[in-house]
Amino acid sequence: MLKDLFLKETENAVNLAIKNNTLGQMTEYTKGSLSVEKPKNINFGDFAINVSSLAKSAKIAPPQIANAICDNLDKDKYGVNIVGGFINFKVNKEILCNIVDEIFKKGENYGKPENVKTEKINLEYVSANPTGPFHIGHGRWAAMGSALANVLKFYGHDVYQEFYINDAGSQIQKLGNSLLIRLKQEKGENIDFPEDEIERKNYYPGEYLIPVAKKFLLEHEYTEDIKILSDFAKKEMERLQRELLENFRVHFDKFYSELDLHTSGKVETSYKKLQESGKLYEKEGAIWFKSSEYGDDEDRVIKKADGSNTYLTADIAYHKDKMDRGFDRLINIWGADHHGYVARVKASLEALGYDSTKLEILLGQLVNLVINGEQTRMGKRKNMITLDDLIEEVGVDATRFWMCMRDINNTLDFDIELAKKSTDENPVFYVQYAHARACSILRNAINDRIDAHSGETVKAPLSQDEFDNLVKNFDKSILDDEVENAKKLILKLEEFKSTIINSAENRTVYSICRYVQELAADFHSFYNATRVITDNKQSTLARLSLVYAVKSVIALGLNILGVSAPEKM
RNA sequence: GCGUCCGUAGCUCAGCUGGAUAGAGCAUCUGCCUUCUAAGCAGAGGGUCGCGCGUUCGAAUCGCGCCGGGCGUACCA
Repeated sequence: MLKDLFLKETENAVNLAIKNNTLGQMTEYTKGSLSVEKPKNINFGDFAINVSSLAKSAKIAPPQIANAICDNLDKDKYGVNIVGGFINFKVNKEILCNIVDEIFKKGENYGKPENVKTEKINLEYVSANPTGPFHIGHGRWAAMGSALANVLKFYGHDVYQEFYINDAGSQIQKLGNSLLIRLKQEKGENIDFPEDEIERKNYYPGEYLIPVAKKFLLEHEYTEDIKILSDFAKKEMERLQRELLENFRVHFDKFYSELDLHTSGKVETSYKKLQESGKLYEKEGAIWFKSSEYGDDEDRVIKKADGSNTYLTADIAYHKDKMDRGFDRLINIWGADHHGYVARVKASLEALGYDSTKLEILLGQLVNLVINGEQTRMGKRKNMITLDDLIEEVGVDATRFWMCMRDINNTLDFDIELAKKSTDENPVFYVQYAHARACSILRNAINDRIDAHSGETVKAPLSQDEFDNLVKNFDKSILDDEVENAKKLILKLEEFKSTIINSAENRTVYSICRYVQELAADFHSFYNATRVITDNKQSTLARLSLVYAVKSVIALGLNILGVSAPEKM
């Protein structure tokens, strides 16, 4: 990366200065005390390093430090100038040409970091109950999770995506009970869900089970056997969920069934292991886990007084199983409403002898739907908007982009009206438009076209062969006279590399959304200032190569986000 | 009460491990289509970085305490 280049050069210069005794009382440079940033004022340079942080150990004023360091730098090569405690660098033509060259040479691998430590990662997200349709919040985890998986893979990690199905426990019973009511209604019986709020909690009164009831009656004899009914409803819900996920471009390597965890005996095994660890005890008829010994606020029940397991019991077995499968790291995306579970799951892993720091839990804040400028709470109301509804309304691209756009720590306002708009108010379209615009220019380069205003046929400046040759045998020397004019744009293309690294290392998908918006902005700006296809063939070729590079990098970014990069709009 | 996330321009948000006059998009105002997509561009105005104290040469950024909001606080999942 460009930043690293300047950092390394400066660090070498610092070490030399120390050796020459020109850095005051400084006797040793500790790596990491200098960092590269962007100058506030573009006239200073393209990159800057602030040396004020060395003032403490050197015991001399920052400008003096900067001067001493600069004595050991190739000032001409790097366009070095000093302002106060800042050493500013200017990139030269050669560097700029190399950036574009790298994009051509590496193609789809441009931006893939080298020499980074990669891990075998299990990424678990969505993990909804198979008891109903996804809500908007699931959409956020689905979009962010799959985009995170993409960026982690691009970084070089080995990522295994997993969806934990909560298909055991009392909610499945509830599902069966609810289907029975719908069945009876289908048969004309005058029956409904209880009005009483507490009793109503034993049912899923949403209308989504009506079509399930119809389907059941088409395929099966009427029955009141709750086991059969809940099984049927569960399978149907799972089928619909998976269909939606595929449609939403979310692909899991495994759907892990909680039920399997029970039938395979894994829940029992992990329970016994916990017991052996001596961290279980009985109180008031229930079995408790001493999670408070590992930083949890209080101990947790693991087996209820009636002998049944709690949700946690299976979850412990699940996480133990993930550990046993040999992953270097487990990443979970959970809704913020589950944050209370973090401490207890980590506690259980510690008690079972695992390193709980391998488990990273990303807590996502919830989504507010904004309709006509008004926030609506997502609740289990009758007229609740499901993820299906949302995607149908605004489309997969816009939904995915909006869901990824904000830091996971922030609540997300999803403005339906805005996301639907095909105008500059909508960042998704802004970025896609930049891509389409670039594609359009590339098309015009090799196709004769009819001028919209004069109506005359304009001959294509390049043949297909010439264009193919430009891409396949890219020669960076054609850029020599063009790169200064496109400096901002080219430096932005270079930033893709650090964006990927930051995004993957900090698990921040939104930084890719931001990057792609910034790149689009710089491209639109370039487009307006610089005519690409002109009578000058040399400059046309050079500028086309820039357009091609931009198109490629926007596509790379959008691809990671799971958003399409249209060639025409 | 306790835990946790958040509080930066009218609105939605960036601001990386503290550093040069606090940034972007939308909205508002002013310009730009005889030329490759104006779904675009150029420019302008707009901020006590919730409040206070502390650490520091230096704080939107770190610590503590308030204030305001979201979420959680089950032998539910």
